[in-house]
Amino acid sequence: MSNITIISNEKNWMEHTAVTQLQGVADLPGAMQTVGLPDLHPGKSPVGMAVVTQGVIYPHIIGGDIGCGMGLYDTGLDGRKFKLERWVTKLNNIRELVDLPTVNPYNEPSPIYDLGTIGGGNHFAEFQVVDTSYDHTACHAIGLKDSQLLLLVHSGSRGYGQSILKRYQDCRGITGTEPIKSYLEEHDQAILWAERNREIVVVKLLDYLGYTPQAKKLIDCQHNFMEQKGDLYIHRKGAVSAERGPVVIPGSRGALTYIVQPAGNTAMSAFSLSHGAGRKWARSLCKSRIREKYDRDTIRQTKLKSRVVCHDTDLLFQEAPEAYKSIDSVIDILLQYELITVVATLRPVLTYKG
DNA sequence: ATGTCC
Repeated sequence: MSNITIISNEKNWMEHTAVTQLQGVADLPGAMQTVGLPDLHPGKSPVGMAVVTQGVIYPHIIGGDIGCGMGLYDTGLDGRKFKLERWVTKLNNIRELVDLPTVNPYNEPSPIYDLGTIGGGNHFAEFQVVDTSYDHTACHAIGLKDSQLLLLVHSGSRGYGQSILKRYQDCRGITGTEPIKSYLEEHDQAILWAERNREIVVVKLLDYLGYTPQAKKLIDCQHNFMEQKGDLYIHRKGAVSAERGPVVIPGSRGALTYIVQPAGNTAMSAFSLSHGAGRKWARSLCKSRIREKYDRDTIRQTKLKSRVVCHDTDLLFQEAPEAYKSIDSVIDILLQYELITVVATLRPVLTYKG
């Protein structure tokens, strides 16, 4: 049994099921260090965690959406000239990004079925602006500026990653140099295409909205992936690396997104950080709990005066801000454990969901 | 999470 660290405090609600699931991961043969981050919540395998194994890998911990992550882009447009109503109308006219023409700029054919789409669930594309800058030097280094319009895309490899997992999940734990190498090669392809897909979403969206895309990638960080370090393997499920520069930690669509810089204490968190606010309510419970609070239109607006374009009203209830923990408490805990410093906060202006 | 059941 490996040692377990749960990074939390008294104010942070954590579901018992998630802790039990984390214990189950820690009990797997070869598990050396198991970490629950503040956004830990139950899943098929627990989400918001990292586990370091020796000599063995567990693809089911990473799950099917290999390479899922956050791509933050500078659109090259001025946030002050942003015409909210016009863009809401235009985006309402398309069913999904699959309706828009897709150009694959790469030599290889795409293994992702609907290249340039974001998928469902908690995936989104969100226009944002800088709300508050806390570290001007770091903002400058990243390329974050006041008044610029940003686009944050949350998506992954989806069906493609799932098809990879399907071929490896029967083995509850893969050992041996060649079998591990085989999974990692396919895994790396899923990582590559998930990142390419996020960029193509950005290009398609800006093109459709009438702008010659000159988008520039500022940060791209994945939160479902495996990292090899010699004979050690860091599995991250709903957790980002703390060793690859600044990180995007989004809140719910009704909350700020944080840009953070990893700090010096991350050995205790298996060099990992939270990937978001973390789900608080099961999807199946959301609609009955907040049905009375909203109508068709008000569920498409947020406290921060931002707007949401999505044709699936049930999904909007499942992904409502109430269904998520407070991002501020997640950030407070990461600060308390000296895992991060805060660089800036971003404010959503328009969220697009599939 | 899921061309939302191979």
